[in-house]
Amino acid sequence: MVSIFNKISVNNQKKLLKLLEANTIFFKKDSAISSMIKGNIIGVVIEGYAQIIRTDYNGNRTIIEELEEGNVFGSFISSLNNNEYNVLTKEDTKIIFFDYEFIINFENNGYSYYNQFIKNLLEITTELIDEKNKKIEILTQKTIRDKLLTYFEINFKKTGSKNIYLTSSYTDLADYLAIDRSAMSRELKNLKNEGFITTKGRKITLLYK
Amino acid sequence: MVSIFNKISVNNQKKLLKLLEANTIFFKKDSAISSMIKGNIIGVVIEGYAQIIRTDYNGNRTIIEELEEGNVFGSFISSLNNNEYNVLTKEDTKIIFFDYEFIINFENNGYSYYNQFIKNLLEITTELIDEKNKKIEILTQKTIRDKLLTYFEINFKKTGSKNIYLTSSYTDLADYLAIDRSAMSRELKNLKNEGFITTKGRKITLLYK
DNA sequence: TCATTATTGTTGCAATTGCAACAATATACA
DNA sequence: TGTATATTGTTGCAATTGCAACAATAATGA
Repeated sequence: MVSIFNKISVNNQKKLLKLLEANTIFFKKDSAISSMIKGNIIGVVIEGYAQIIRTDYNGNRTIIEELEEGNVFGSFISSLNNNEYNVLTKEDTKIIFFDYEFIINFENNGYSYYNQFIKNLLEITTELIDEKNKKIEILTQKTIRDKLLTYFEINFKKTGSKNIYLTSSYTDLADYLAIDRSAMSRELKNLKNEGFITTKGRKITLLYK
Repeated sequence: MVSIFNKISVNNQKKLLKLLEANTIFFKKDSAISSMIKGNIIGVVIEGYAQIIRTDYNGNRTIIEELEEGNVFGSFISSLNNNEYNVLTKEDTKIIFFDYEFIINFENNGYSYYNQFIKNLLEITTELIDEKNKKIEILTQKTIRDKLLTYFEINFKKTGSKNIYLTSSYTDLADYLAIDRSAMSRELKNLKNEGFITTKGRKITLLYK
């Protein structure tokens, strides 16, 4: 995965952050960083792990995105009425914040590392689109079984392994796939009974690969 | 919406296309342009209208993305097994193709319009992420009613109008929302009966706004 | 214009799902 | 270590949905 600092020397990284008036902030585990999101910002996760979570008017919790090291998120989180978006850290997390407008409207006077930074951002956002497409691939499946199998397929393609280690709980997986937890549990049982998978704690093994 | 040629003079636009070895291709209405998608490409719709369509092993058709003027698509279309992706033109359509790797790895020797182009692409991909998020917002709704209402909400926010004019048919809308057409039809009827909306042909009017 | 094709509306029914409620485990932390 | 908390497993049941089949209407093109 491309880093925002790809092909930029450590020295220039520092200059860049100053030039673009970036803010580096540390968050403790289990803190909400939504308060930081004012205007059009871009956050880059340097260390740690966080989740973008939507809670709708029914109280339904959906994990919109998982943020690992190197991931980028931003105020491209469209917030509709009746919905609340939160970014929650699940570990101690270090994030660099940029002002999107500032970055885009910055008049470059020959800082090659600025151009490289923009290029890196382009690569990262392109990857993010790929992630979003995969998520859409899952969500457009009609049945829970097909959602699970698509999720497995994507994981298998990504890691090349028959084993899937959940980043977090089954509860979270259900929230990520936007399905009812107990219904997912039921379907996982069916998949086990039919010999498609086995599970051991938070490890799922695909038997049909 | 930002164009790939934003802040680039017509003269430099031509130079840019040559520099990046871009191909401009015209497609007739109702043609499949998938054949063009080899390797890691980026396509920019200059004129016309097209749809990215997935057909799964059940024969289910899903409209993944609608491509209007200025929109960008690419091989960030993750293709899993058992699924077929196609880009189909619904009108005569003009598309410029770029080689993504070529663009990214291009060593710039002082062409300022190249930097501007990369910046424009960044803005466009950022917007695309927003679109994807909105689609995910819809798809993560549990009921057909909530999917429709979320779709309405997004449209309303975008246009500021109570009237929604479908770009294409109700059949396509169902395929876009990834729901069964007849079930959607049933739910639209319910929404009408309960006074939430009225419809007249392909115009939907929101009465609760 | 007329005939063919595509879209839309409708409905019964079976399958799937969400929901609720609770038991069984596992995990966290005082 | 023990207790409170979180996660997982399970199930009945009602609600929602997809599917199929067909009629009605609209759009298309020869």
